[in-house]
Amino acid sequence: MRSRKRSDGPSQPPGDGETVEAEPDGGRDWRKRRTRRALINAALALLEGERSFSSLSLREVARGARITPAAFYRHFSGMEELGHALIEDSFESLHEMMRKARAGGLPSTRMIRASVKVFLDHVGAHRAHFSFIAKERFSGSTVIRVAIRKEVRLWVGELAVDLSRFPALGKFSAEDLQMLAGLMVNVVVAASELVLDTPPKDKEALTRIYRHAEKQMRLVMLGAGAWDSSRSSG
Amino acid sequence: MRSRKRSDGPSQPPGDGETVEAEPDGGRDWRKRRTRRALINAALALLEGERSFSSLSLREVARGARITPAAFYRHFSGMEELGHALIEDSFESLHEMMRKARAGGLPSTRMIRASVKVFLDHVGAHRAHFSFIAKERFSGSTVIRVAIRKEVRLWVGELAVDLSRFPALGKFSAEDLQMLAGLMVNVVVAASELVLDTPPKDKEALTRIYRHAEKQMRLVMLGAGAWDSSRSSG
DNA sequence: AAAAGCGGTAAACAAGTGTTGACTGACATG
DNA sequence: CATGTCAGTCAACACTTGTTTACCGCTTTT
Repeated sequence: MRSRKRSDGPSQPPGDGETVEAEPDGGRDWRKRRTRRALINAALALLEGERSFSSLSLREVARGARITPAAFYRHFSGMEELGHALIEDSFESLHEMMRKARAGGLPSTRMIRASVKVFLDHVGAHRAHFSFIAKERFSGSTVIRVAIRKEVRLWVGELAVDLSRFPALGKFSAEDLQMLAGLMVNVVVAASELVLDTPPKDKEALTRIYRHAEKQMRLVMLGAGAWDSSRSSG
Repeated sequence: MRSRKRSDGPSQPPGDGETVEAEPDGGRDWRKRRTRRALINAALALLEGERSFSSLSLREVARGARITPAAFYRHFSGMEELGHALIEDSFESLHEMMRKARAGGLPSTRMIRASVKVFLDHVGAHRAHFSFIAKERFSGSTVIRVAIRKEVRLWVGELAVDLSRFPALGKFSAEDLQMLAGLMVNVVVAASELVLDTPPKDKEALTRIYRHAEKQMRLVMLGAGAWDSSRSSG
């Protein structure tokens, strides 16, 4: 049915539904991908405010992309399919973030704490995508929720692998490594959600959130240093 | 038609058979409170599934309460006011639980960990309420989000006060106590959200979540034991 | 017993919704 | 050049939505 297109990278500023950057060859399929992206951006723009995806109407999104509602169906069978495209688009941003965080080399106390800043900066720079994820994490349809959950679990798993190469964590069992990674991800996710609920220009509140999260991360690592998996009998 | 308990009351105080207020006298204001509650319950029932509050329609809720849409306005000025009533109702059960958790006496390592179970049990027993809170925490309108945030912050503050009476935490500054309390609340909130996304009969998955959260809480307390606020330059 | 208060119904309103069908015109292919 | 493909418009369909108006009947009060 729908062959995978060229990986249309997520655009950054979905301010208006029709700004798209790609190599313009003016062709027909190029034009189609162009308005497809306009639809995604229009949805993200609407979602950046208070609206939730389930409250978005098909006509509204089409309007934001300067398209008639009937033309919407040339790209998606309905809103649900648009939702999937939004997930794909947003997770591309999430994966980029994960790649960025792991690029620092072997894990170390300093690097882990630095990652907090990298994550939160990335979230702040891609508000629309992460705002969508944060909202739909618990509020969306089941398929969307499980997709998001899968990605978070994957993220935790990768972090656990990274942590296993951290010599100071020798006393951790495999399960406890997952537990630790989950705790760390929790800290970052919670801080991300605070960042999303803070106006970007309120630098003071943002640095307060950053410092808060970094402290929490440090405390968690302190606890990890004192942990002994052999004592973890339920 | 999903009826909650036999009693329409949101939460009956642990008092014994002594009924002090709201005895069914069939009077007019009693009848009014009765349908008001029917509206709240109808909304909660709709919210218990995949729906989000913002996607709920006034007529839909009225229909669920077997009421004409016009009669809805006899109780609430609109959906937003219903939202506030839902928050009030939901946090009433939360406060009830917090009272229960603090009644155990002075905080101790054992009690803190036991509180995890108490809390998660409570969440599981009041799915509709906490499902609403979890969904609207990031997805709702600003006023609702702010209201929820205020309650959570209040909760963190109370926990920080309790922790300050914990002799082992002498090295914590006031700010760091908030940080620690925030971290602990994060652990419980994250676990709660997992509980809400798990079918109640899947006991195995639930106990896994419980154990996970308890471990995380223990690790946090381990970290707190090694914390030194004087080192928190930042 | 009469009057007032008030929770409820029924009907109507404009406005917005998802979806369909017929049509159009620029592009791609023969 | 001719032709078919197809992203797009336009109009109409049968809804559902929030809100207002008038009215009814039971409680409460006078």
